[in-house]
Amino acid sequence: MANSTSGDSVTDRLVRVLSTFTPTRTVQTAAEIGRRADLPSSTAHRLVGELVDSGLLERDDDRRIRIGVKLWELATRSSHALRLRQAAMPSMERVQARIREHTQLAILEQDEALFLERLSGPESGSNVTRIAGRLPLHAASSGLVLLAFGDRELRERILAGPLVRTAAETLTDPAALRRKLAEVAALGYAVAPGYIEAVSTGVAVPVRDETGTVVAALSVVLRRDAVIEPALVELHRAAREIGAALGYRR
Amino acid sequence: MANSTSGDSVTDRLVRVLSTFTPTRTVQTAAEIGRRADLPSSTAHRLVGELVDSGLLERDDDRRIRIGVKLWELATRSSHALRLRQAAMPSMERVQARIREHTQLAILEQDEALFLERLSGPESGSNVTRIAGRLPLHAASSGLVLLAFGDRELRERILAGPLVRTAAETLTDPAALRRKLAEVAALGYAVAPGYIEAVSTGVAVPVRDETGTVVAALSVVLRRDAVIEPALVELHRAAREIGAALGYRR
DNA sequence: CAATCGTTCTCACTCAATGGGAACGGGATG
DNA sequence: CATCCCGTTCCCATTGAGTGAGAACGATTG
Repeated sequence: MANSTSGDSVTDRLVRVLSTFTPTRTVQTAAEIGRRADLPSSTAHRLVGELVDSGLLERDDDRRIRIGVKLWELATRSSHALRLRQAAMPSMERVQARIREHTQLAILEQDEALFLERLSGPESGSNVTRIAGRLPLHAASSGLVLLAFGDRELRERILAGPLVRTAAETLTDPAALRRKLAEVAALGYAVAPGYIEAVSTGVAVPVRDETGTVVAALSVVLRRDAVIEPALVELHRAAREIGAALGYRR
Repeated sequence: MANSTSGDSVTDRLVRVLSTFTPTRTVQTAAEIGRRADLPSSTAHRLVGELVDSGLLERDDDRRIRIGVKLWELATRSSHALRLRQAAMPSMERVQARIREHTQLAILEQDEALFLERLSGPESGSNVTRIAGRLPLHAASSGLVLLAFGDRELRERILAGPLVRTAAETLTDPAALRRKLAEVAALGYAVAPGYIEAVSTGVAVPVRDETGTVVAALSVVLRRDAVIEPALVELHRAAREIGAALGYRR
């Protein structure tokens, strides 16, 4: 912008401001936002002020900043992801009722797995994922499915990039990951024992739309010692249902 | 911005761009957005392009623009409204199961009633509201509740401003509206027969948080000839439950 | 084949955005 | 009570980022 030393556009900066909010950090001061978005204090305060005026952000009684309702309102116009979620909910509820463990729906978003929904019951075990949370593709069972059935380009990009270790058993060796992906593609589902947390195993299957394209991954998080077959049966059935439900709406 | 003839900030313009999306218009061309946001074509194309790059907007195969998933992701960080919705869901589901008509949760947003959730069944009658949709405060039963239990300042502002007629029986006379609001405040609930649609009656009750402040309105849309008492009982009970659920989380 | 519409690119102009700094106030610490 | 720290607000000279008219291209339509 005019006189900016950093050379980024106003849009960039506004997005950076919004992106300082994370699933765990939902309220912050304007100064914090400025530091995290790497903006001079006065600029940050001004931008935050403008966003508050517009309703995209909100300021509560103690002057701290939150994401505004208007943003939620706009997001609900986002047909695509929400239609998928809507179509998936009934099937997901059945899976959750039968298996009684965390049931999750994830899509590919900017080279990560983005979780659209997660249903849990009181008996469900440990789980780090959250709604609107992200996990690296190579580390989660859902991610493995999205990777294995995604396009080659994406696969190579991930295999080339750094493979972060999230737990002791995460696959961080490109060759090993490549073999694993081939296995997932061949079997039609992914099992990720201890990739994220030592105590649990993720099981994921692809969800296809009417054209056969994989649009999402449906997964459950089982205890490490559980048998996966019953879950697999349920997941596959649910995935087929969701695909059918998607077809109707076109 | 530099050289702008209109004298609005970049933030304003970006918000205007985003605001061209409505519940019924979820995909549009960049040119359309420009026209609706009142921006010169080239500027609109540039801004839209930047928003697409940032992920807030998305461009599909035929180059048309949609709200991006990133916006949904950010919105989910918006604790406030979603916590309310979360707390309300179980109770709302029970109301919907018993009364078998549209059950809705609305909050006050920029002088309008914003609907956070709406549960409907196959037998439910006609209804114009949508999730993330808005209605004028004076025209919907939820709005009447939010007005009657909101602060004086808001009430006077609405009474002073233009009162749009949405149906034959909408209250558009300030004096009549004032009387109606007094009645709502005295009774503790609002009944709006034919204010929105001639065939239906809205019934709404206030939802209070642990401090007693009215934070939302819970409503059902009945057929015009239905008796309202059973619905009222359910609504009041649900509202109390929601208030209690809100308390736990603080 | 002409007309319309969406989109992309260019480019000279200029004023809105910028950010360093000063000042205020509240809260914590010694 | 004084001092320090931090978030916030306000001011203002500087300047380059944003702007928008217009040209050009391609796709669609009649």
